[in-house]
Formats: sequence, structure tokens, C-alpha cells
Amino acid sequence: MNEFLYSTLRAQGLAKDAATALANIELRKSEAGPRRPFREPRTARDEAIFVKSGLLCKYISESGGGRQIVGLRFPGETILPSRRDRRFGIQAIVKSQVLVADADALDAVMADHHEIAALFYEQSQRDNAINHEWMLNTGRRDSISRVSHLLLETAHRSQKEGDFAELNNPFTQQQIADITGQTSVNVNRVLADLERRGLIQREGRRIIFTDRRELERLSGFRPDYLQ
Amino acid sequence: MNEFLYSTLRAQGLAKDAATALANIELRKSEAGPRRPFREPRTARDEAIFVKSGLLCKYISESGGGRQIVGLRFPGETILPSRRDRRFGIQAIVKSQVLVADADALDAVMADHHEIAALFYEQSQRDNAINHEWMLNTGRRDSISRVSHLLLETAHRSQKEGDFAELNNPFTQQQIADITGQTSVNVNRVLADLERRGLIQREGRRIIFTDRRELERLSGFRPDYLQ
DNA sequence: CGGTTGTTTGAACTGATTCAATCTGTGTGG
DNA sequence: CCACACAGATTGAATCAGTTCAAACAACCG
Repeated sequence: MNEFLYSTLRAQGLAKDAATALANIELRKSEAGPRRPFREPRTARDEAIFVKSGLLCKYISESGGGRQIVGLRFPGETILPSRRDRRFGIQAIVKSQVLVADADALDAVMADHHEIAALFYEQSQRDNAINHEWMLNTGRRDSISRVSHLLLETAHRSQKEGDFAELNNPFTQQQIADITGQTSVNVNRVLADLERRGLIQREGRRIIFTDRRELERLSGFRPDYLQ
Repeated sequence: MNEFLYSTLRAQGLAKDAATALANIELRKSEAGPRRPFREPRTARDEAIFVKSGLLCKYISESGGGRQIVGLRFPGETILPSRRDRRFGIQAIVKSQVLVADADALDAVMADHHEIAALFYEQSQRDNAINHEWMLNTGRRDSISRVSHLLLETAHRSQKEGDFAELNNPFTQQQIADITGQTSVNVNRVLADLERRGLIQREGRRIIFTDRRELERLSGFRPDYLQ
């Protein structure tokens, strides 16, 4: 039985027996590196991918060579199986350890433990809430707000505790661009601008929030939607 | 018992007894007009809103007065209850008839019919798939592609049949702008441009697809994700 | 060291916004 | 049936945020 998976499920409110059953599914341990896709776009998504450590992203590539990252998965989060949506590929942002379970095996357990479907529903709804924020971000906010919003969201999602003063930013500027719908050149200018304005400090990729209030204000970030 | 709801649920693969139970929940019939919000942002989302006719949207307003539409609901689709995500408001695009069920009543039925949670999960996953497309749209595609993509998606989702030659477009240009992350001025120019290029014809709001292949090509539209 | 990946900077360009005015269609009340 | 109001569509001109292209620089690593 996998301990981390079990305690994560328990923390999400799943009953003991259901959590035990899920954590006892046959899990393939796997490692995903940032270099190449972990799962190619348009391949079957008939498995649950649980992130043990690291950071994964879902992405869609476009004909014009453009690339949009449409979702992130931090440790403790899962890419749930989906019959329909095999549009996106999966790639590690940083080297990640993941646990992979077959959808068939999942289905078997779900037949015995009905709360699991409700949990998956909850998780999917949370994804939706995050998607809404991202849509608002790319659709309506300016460059600075978008990047700030992403940094704050990332800090929130990667900490267990609610409070933080800095972020061990895992993204390249190109990846920030792929999330916020810009070019890496502009992301670079925005980051430099945020630093010049005294809202953040940078040490390599590490980011220190020197004025989090103001950053939250100007990005419109309110952590409610993360739960 | 509500017939339309029942047959919709059956068409989505729900078993007879579960569909019957759901369609027998106490449903408040209600009408939503396009003038003012049907549900204000930040109010409880402890109800399921089933669209009988018309068209609803979920929207988020921004401090700067900007507004982003983050989801649409065509007849037969539902806005599911959500504990967390009360960020968005709900508004009718055109006059709509809806059926509203309390989350409590839903929960009671779900306790007896476990397949329902799985169905909600499926629906939520479909929303996510649509969100991904929209994120790709606003994040990476140019103005023309965005608008074309929306028109094609709308045509698909509003028809039962897969094939269509025209769309009784329900949107104002401002609403198209709110969905695609632009200004109404530019939407106007894009529509004029599409017509000038011979890809569509317009008669009032009605849109005739005179070159659907090319429209699909340039917008990158592939209907897979709609199911 | 050489190779590779990522960051930074400058200059020119452009797609889309902004602001403002005009036009069109529709509904309403007199 | 006209006058008026109002919402939405259309157009033009000026402006700007962000892109594109290109080159230089820094950091890392086997």
C-alpha cells in the first residue's frame, strides 16, 4: 500500500476503507523528466497519474508551433483518466516521480467504493475553478497581472501552509509564457519590471515576494478558488 | 416527473431507475432573461441548474470593468453545484427556461444511485475539455481563429445533428468579445473580414458557413472534444 | 572546454485597443 | 404612425502592448 497516496486521500476526506482500497491498487512507479513528453497528445488517457513529487503539466500544441499549457499538477494532485479528452499531452516541468494506475483497476475499486466517484467529481470541479481563473487571466488581464497571478497561484499550490514569503519557481520563462499566453521575451520584461518596481526580488529562479499585498492587488489574486 | 430531463439523462447513459429518481426531484421552473444576472457572482452555488431552452453563460467580472465569459450551457446541459467555485455569475445570453434543483435534494438521490456521481464526473470532465480548447483559443490563436472557433463550437453544441450549414448566432459582438478575450470593435472587424474572405455570410445575426472546411482549418477546430 | 539550455536586451513592427462618432434596427409611448 | 430612446453594429484615426527577429550573455554540465 502506498502511504503518501493514502494520506493524501484521507486528507481529501475519503473514508478509511475506500482510501485503503485505492492505495492498494497496482501502481506503476515512474519517473518523468522535463526533456520530453511523458505522454504524447492524442494517446489514450486510460490511467490515473498521481504526482508524488515534482511538477507535471498538461499542454496542447498548435499547428503554428505555439504551445499552451492548460493545467498543472503539484505533488498530491492527480491527472484523472478521461475517455474523451485526449487532446493534451503531459510533460514534466521538473523531474517528477509519479504513480500510474490503470483505469480498469480504478473502475473495479470504484464499483465497491462509491465515494470515490464523488471525490473525482470534486477534483474535476476544482480543476474547472482553476481553469476559470486562467481563462480570466489570459482573456482579460494584462501581461503583468498574468505573470503575478501565476506566481502567486504557484506559491499557494506548492506550499502546504497558507503563508509564504517566497517561491522556488520551477518554471522557465518559456513555460510561464506557455501558461500565460505570451512570448518568453515579454515574460522576461515583465519579471524585470516587477523587480524594478520592488514587488519581487529574484535570485536565479527563486522569487522573493517583497510586496505580496500589492502583488495580489494588481493581479486580482484571491486564493479562494484553490479551496 | 420532467420528461426532457429524463430523456437527456437517459441519452447520457444513465440507468432507468437513477434517471427516474433524478427527474422526480423537486424542480423549480424559472426563466432567465438576458438583461440582468440570473445568479450574482459570489453567491452560493448549492443547486443544479438544468437548461431546458435558451442559453446561459458563466462569467467573471474583473476590477477594471472587464468581463470574461468562462462557460456556456446549451439546452440539455447543466450547471452543477460546487462548494468551492462561487466566483462566477450566471447570466442568460438569450431568454432561457431553466430547472433548478437543490443540492440537498440531489445529494439524497445520489446516496441511492451511485452512478449519478460518475455522470457528474463525466460532465465535469467534458467542461474541462472545453476549457482547454478555450484556453488554447485565447492564449495562442489569433483573433480570426478565435472567433471562427467559437462560431463552429456554438454551431456544434446547439445542433443535435452533427451536420449544419448555418448558425442562428445567439451572441452580440460584445459577448463574442467576452468569450474570446477581445474588444467588440475587433470582433466586428473580424466578422467583416471573414465575410469579405467568403468564409461566412451574415444576415443579421444569422451566420451561413460558406466554406466550413477552410473555417475549420484556420481555426484549428476539431469537434472531438465535444464528445 | 565545448555544447546546450535559458536569460537578457535592442530595434522594428503589428495586431488589437481605445476613443469617438455615426449608423441601423427595434421597441415604446403618445 | 411618428418621435424618441436605446442597444447594438460599424467605421476611422491614433496609440500601444506585446511580438518578432536577432544577437549577446550567463549558467550549467558532462
